[in-house]
Formats: sequence, structure tokens, C-alpha cells
Amino acid sequence: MSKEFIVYNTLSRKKEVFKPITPGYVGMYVCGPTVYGEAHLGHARPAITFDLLFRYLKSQGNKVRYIRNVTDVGHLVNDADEGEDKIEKKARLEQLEPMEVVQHYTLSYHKNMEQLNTLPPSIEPRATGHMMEQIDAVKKILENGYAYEANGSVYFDVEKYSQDHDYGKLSGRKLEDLLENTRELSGQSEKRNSADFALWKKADKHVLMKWDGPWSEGVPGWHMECTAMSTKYLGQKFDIHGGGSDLKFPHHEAEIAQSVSAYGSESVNYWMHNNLITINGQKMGKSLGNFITLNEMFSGSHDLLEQAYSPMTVRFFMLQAHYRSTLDFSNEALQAAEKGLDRLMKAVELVGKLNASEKSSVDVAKLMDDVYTAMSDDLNTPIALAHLFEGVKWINAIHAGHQTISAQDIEELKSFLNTIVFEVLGLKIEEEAAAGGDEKLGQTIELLLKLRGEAKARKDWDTADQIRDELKAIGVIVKDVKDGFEWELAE
RNA sequence: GGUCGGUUGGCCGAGCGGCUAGGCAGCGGUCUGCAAAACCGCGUACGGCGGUUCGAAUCCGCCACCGACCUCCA
Repeated sequence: MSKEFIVYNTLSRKKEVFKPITPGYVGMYVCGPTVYGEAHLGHARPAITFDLLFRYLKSQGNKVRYIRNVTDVGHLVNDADEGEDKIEKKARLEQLEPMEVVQHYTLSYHKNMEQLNTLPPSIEPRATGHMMEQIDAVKKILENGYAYEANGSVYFDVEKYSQDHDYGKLSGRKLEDLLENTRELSGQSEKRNSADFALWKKADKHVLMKWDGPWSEGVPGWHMECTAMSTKYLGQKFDIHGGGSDLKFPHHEAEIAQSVSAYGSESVNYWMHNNLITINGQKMGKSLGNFITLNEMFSGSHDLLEQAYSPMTVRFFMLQAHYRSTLDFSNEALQAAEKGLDRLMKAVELVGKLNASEKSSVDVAKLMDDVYTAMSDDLNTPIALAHLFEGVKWINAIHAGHQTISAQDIEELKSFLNTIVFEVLGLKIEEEAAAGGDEKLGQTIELLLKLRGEAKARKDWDTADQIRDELKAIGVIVKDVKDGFEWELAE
């Protein structure tokens, strides 16, 4: 079902009709992780948001090139001259080669992303693999007069840029305000202006991660990699750039300035930003030390967690809120998500078992339209899910004999749910030992339940209840339905 | 201090001028030998004070509180 796609563009602060540069083809670039630590709940938000966008755009018939970078150098601990590279610092503390740190956390990130059922991006470029491209871009900016060299480092000249362009247009900042907020960080004397940012940073002798550049042995500034790599793989003009809202300034603002300075025009048509995960109303983040890693979520090993939450519970939890809203973490909310997801998935499984009637008392076409309309409105997953739960209600009601559905509508609904739930929303069934998982176990349970059925038939309630209770103790939940039984494994 | 955003029923979370959002929890009922599941019904929420309007959670103003960004952060 194809609909006009509406996206909220951070640049215009409005919802806009999405028009790809080349109809049918979409290029999107999303800021990925700096791999110096384990991924936490906060990393899951953009990953899931833009995975959803990727899946949605593909479901609408687009061919999508999705680029998500891995930052493996150049991200300094702070802005001061002695600011150490985050990865190198971690390597020093752990007595590892920086690339060992990179490798370790990249693999860990990939594993977590796979658990969350996010599709791998089309290309996942690394900063260290694109030194030439970054150096070239810095050269261009220098040639065009928007940067200056100082003592082996190169800085972007924000004041100069502001004379010709609007620095701050994305994040709503004014240069005067930025200049007023002078932070007296030591060692910033190289910069002409406190608002200037490094494009190339000369490295100290003892620094391990450094490259031969035209200006010194050093590293590219953090903002450079995205400009260089997005241009390389998507061109100087592309459709969508995404990332966490905390990256708007300075990171994305700097990217815009770099593109304009290097190539003469802005490269991004639609900027999309996911909001942050909060915990007790406060941003969850490394700098605040209040983050929960994904591994901790999945295993329940964190003081704030009352239990483990599965990857799909986390994904569903995030889908229940709009991506531009903050989402507050709490055990209560996660538990609600777990149950809601369970109800949805059970209904999806139940569709195939429904009995067809002559006519439908439910309107499948309207349901489909409602869901796709919600998705097309800036990926409004909470609304889409609300409609899907209407479908859940129908399915259960049909199963209970209160509503009817035609054979054709069953097929329609089944195929629709498979598409929207599994392919677009990216949910999956995650019971490890579901009914078909272990055939012998299934047969054994069925045998016991058959015996229980016979006990019930002769009104031997004690035996019937004993079988049910003891199965429950083992972790098999028995549900009687008319003319038989159903069972499932407890979590 | 500057810029931006938020404050919705027990919890989470949509809505953005009139129409039941939804999930979870709770209450009542149906079904059932009992239970579970499911189904049906129930809550009359929109930070405060004014204003605009026939009508405001939704628009405007003021106030209060919370948060994000302005260093690094998804």
C-alpha cells in the first residue's frame, strides 16, 4: 500500500512531504556509535528508529542505500588541546591496542543490533578507513577559505563562514550567542574563536592513533568523517541524514558547514532526529553514568532492573512511543510492553488458525489503510500499533466466535500482518523452544494433555488438575479451549 | 544566562479546535468443573490562571515545574 510519506524535517521544523532526489531510490546516512564501550539503551533508539525507516522505505518499493558509520578514531574526550581520543584512552586503561578496543566493541554492537532485529546497513564505513577522503575534504575547505591552519592543526572558521552562510540554522543557534558563551578551556589559544572546531588535529608524540597529513601527524576532527563518508557513498546531495537529537549541535551543524564550505552546497534534504531515552526523567548517557547496557537489559543484571527484558520487548517498548518524543525507562513500562507484545504476537499466530465464514463482520481493508496512514505520517508507530491492537481484538473475537471473517479476508489479514509486524516493524517471535522447536517435547506434552482430556471426560478433576499443575510447575502453561486444549511454554 | 522542547487518567503513551487512541494495571460480567486465556462493559485524564471561539487537552498570553542543547554523549 503506497502513500505519500510525511517526515518531520529538523531543518524546517515542519512536517514535509518526502520526495527523494531520484524517485524510487533513497540515500540515508545515520550517525553510528563511537566504539569505546558497550552499547546501551540509548544506542538502541536511533538504531531501531532508522531501521524502521529503512524497512518502511523499502516496503514502499524504494531501493534504499543505508549508511551507518562506525567512529573508530577522532572522537575526543573533550574540546581542549590535551583532549584524548576516546578509544585511545580506553585502550590505555585496558592495556590494549586501540584497534583491539575498536574490534571488541564493534562486534559487541553488531551482536546487540542483531538481537534487536535491526537490519545491517548497506555500508558501514569506518573513520580510519577513510583518511584520504577526510584529508581531501579538509583541503577543499581550506582552499575555499573557511578554515585556517595553526600550529599543525586545522580549524574551521565559524565567524568567516557566518558572514556568508547561516551557521546555526539546524540547531537554532545564533553566532553571537555562541561567541558569548565563551568557555575558558585551557589550551584553546590556537583557535581564533571559541566556536571554531577542529578539522585536523595535530597529535602529540606519544599518541598511537595518528596519520600523516599535509599539516602534521594527526587525526581528523570528529565531524569530518560523516561529511567525507556520506559524500563518498551517497554523493554531495542525498536524501536523509539521521541521528540522536543530542547530535544536532555541534555535530550536525558542523557537518552542514563543512559540506557547504567544501562542496558549495548543503548535502542533506531531510534531517531526522530521534529523541532520547530518559531514566527518572533524565537523559540516559555515558557522561551521566546512568545508562543500562543492552546486555544488562537482556540478562536483567543491573540494579535498576527487576527482571530481564528480551530484545523484542525493548524494540516494542520503543515502537510504542513516537521516535521524536522522549521515552522514560521504568520497569513498569517495560513489563507492560512485554505483555502487550505477547498479546500481539499471539494474535498474529492465531490468524492462520481462524475458521472462515461466509462473510466478514470486520473491515480488513480499513485496518490496513489506518495502519499505513499512521506509518506514512512521520512513522507514527504508536498509532499504527493502536490500530493493530484493534486487529488483535478482532482476531480473538473471531476465534471466540463473536465475529466472523471470510476466507479471503483471512488471507489478506495474514499477509498484511506478516508484512507490517515482521517486515516493517521488525518484530519477531522469540520463544526459544516454541511448539515446533522440539518435536519430542511437544509430542510428550500432547500425550499428557490427551490423558488429561480423558481424565476430564470421566470428571476425574483431581488427575486433570494434577497434570495441569505439575506441567505448570515445569513451565508448560495449559489452556483449555472448547473442544480441546492449547499449551505454551512459559518464559 | 541563551535556544528549543515537554507537563495527558494508577503506570507508559498517542492526539494538536468538536468525534472511544492504544498498551499495562484495576473493577464488574460472560465462558469454564475449577483455573488460565479470550470476549463484553466500566474510569469521564489533559500543570495553574486568564483570553479567543458556538465549542480548547488542542490556538493566544502570563505563571509554575521538568528536561535537552549551548564540552563529550545515541
